Amino acid sequence: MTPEEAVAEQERLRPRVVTTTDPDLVVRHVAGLDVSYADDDRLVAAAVVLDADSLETVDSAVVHGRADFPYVPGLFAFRELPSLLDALAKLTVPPDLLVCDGQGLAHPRRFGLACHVGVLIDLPSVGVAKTPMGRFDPPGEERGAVSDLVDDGEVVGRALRTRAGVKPVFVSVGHRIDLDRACAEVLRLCVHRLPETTRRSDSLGRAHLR
DNA sequence: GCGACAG
DNA sequence: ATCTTGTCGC
Repeated sequence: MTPEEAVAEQERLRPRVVTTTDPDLVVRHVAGLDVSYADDDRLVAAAVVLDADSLETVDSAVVHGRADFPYVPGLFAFRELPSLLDALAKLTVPPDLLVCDGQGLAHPRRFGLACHVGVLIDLPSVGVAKTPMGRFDPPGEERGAVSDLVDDGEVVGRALRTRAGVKPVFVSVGHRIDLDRACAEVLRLCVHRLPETTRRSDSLGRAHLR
């Protein structure tokens, strides 16, 4: 897969993204996805499913893989997607929502990792990134405060203060969810700055690197 | 030409 | 992503 082919693939799949929420969507189980890297090209993809109300871990899976594709901003999904899909396939508890470590629509072609994963497995998904792909005014200092994340004149996501006084996270729609709901779901997963889904999949993957 | 650029 | 100690604050 060349970078040119990867871009073409994004543009082919982009029209499949759905930015509305099914009125009947009930989020009980949320899966967090993350990938950890070794010094060489080895990697570990981890998926952890939490009960959205209690935040207890109810399922998890790890997959050892290799980084085929280089890290290229805008083509991030092509590096992590194959292993993430493998990890998702190993889950026993089917998630109602996916939380990805990266952008959704807040992407140069409006098709970040969260959109890509969501479309491929046809499940609601949101992207939660630690750094923005776009401009934003600082949200209020209180937990839950938000501001628009803007790229190329479009609102592509939101800066969300998940904890008072800490740097916000950047939430964008992945698939089959709207931005308001995406922010609400992310906020309820947050005890610390990052959602528990991200923290647990990150630590699980890291632990399996050895 | 220069800066920006998820993890 | 990863390399990495102490330190400030609740």
